[in-house]
Amino acid sequence: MLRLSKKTDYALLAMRHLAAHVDRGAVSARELAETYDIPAELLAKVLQKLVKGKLLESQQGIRGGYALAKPATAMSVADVIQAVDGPLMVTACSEHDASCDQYSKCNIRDPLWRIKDRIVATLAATSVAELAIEMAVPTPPLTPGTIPIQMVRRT
Amino acid sequence: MLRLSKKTDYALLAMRHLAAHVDRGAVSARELAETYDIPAELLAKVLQKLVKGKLLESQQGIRGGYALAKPATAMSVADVIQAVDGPLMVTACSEHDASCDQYSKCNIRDPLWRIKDRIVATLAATSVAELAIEMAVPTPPLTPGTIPIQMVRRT
DNA sequence: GTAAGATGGACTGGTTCGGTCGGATATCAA
DNA sequence: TTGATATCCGACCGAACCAGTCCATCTTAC
Repeated sequence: MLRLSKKTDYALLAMRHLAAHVDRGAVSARELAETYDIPAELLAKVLQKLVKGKLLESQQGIRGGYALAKPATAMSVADVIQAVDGPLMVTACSEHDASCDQYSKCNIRDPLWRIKDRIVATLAATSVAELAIEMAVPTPPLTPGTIPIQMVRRT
Repeated sequence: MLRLSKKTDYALLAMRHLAAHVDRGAVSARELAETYDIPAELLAKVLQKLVKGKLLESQQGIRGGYALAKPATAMSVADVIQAVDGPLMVTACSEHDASCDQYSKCNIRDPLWRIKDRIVATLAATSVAELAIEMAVPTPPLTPGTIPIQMVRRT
């Protein structure tokens, strides 16, 4: 539980990639999809949501693609999640919404909201730039048969 | 997104109730279900999981019911979530599991795991006892527009 | 004008989740 | 001993959600 969706995974993957390659102008959805083995149409949808969320800028046309709308340091993981999956909430019932059946009897709302705030703060504390700083990019032409050290690290 | 399941809600509700009424011995699943308007059979399943997770102790028979297995201060929200919904993970791929297709190309594992650890720490920092201490009244009389200090930061 | 790209809606297959049902077992009281 | 009240446990179902696909349109560079 408490898992974030695959779409969010893809979004973070793409955001990190774009942050690590700011120099290379716009990158097409197809190129991103091929790089990370993600269904192209699905990634396209995710990228569109990121555009709507003002995290990416898109360029249509034959040389088009996506690029960061802001410096990577100015965008947090929380921003990405919210752009893709909507406002992140821990409890089913939102802030001051009494539509929940058990509202009047619920005795754990306040502490739970506080926990949510802290989780959001945690996610907001990590910027997209921080995702990009470590471990070299997977794309650079690898010598066939060799595996970069930092990929094996895994344990 | 990042919402915790309804079962977890029920579990926390029940845990808080039992923590607030430690004096009253065992409480039956039916009584809890009626108190909070929860489907009885469903709550029963949740309570059974809490028993398996060593958070509750059950007493069968005509005067049976459930009671805390440990002091409320010794059980965290994280414990409850894990007992009900299994190990909580943020990413789809678990710790040292290379089964993920994109494993070799994934560039966000490490930072994401770090975020997960912080979230878990947050959930582990709140004990069941803390859920029980506050608010007798379900709707605290807040002055509109103001935000209580302890909602912003509470340690 | 055409190809490459973004955009957006509709649809589908699978999985998960909330919820239900039925039955077995355990305990106590009359 | 028997019956009532519990927990326990597995199987089942429908609805919601999600990943993924398909298609149709619009935009732009060449």
